Amino acid sequence: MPELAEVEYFRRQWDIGIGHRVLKMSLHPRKHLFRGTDTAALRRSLIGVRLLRSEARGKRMLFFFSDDNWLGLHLGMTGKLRVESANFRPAKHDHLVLYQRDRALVFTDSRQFGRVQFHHGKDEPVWWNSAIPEIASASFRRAFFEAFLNRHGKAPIKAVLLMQPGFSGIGNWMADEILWRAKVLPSKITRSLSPKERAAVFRATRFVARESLRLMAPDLSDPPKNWLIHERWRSGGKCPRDDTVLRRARIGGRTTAWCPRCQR
DNA sequence: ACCCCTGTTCGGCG
DNA sequence: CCGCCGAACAGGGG
Repeated sequence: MPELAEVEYFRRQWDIGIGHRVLKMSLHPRKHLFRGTDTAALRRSLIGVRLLRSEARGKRMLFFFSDDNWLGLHLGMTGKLRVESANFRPAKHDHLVLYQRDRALVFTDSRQFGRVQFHHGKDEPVWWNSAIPEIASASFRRAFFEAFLNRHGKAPIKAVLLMQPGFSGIGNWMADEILWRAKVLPSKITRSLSPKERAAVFRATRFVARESLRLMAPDLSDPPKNWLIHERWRSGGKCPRDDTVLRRARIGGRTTAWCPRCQR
């Protein structure tokens, strides 16, 4: 599931555990999810400390605990965060469970393309630190956008929208939504977009990011009825603007849907 | 059985 | 060295 707004939704699920200590923990160190992570240190350090706050940047999340402990989570393709009761027993794909007195904070990820990272220290972890602007914030500026497009001029615009260092939090359906709103063909080589098309992509990027956050992050509710997402997987799905049957192809390594009439 | 998948990383190639 | 592309990762679902 997880793109920008869904990540924000899942991050908030653990808010109820803020201010409370972790009493015990369940995890399976050999799982792909923990690749490159010192799970022994994670276990040793997190038990007994308090969850203090969390933050999301694009598709990444950081949970900050007392005594300088930092937990980074990425949901990959199938990750989810939720809360269960304190006597919860983990099922097959509940790979990380933090038990507090009154609840269990659960990270589930069947496919394990997600990731768990851990850091202990005064300063925030290097893997968290970044100058990448959040798209829904004022720091996502036109100059940054233009420079990023220039740097990736040879790739199709769809592939560029999926690059997290430039479009933090954008995933496959949001990229299609953006290009549909901007009326730009996903396979168009970025260098060949006109200034007007670039401006339209910039505006649509901010619009889709802000609107999906506003509407979906509180409760994972559906995007507005007239968005492309509702049509993109249905065979025979139609353009919400002009009813043209959508086309589909693999672009930027991902299945892409677009309207052949309004996107050129 | 076979093909699909809202993500990231890495090796090969130009 | 840079940047683009396809494959691989692991598992469930149609």
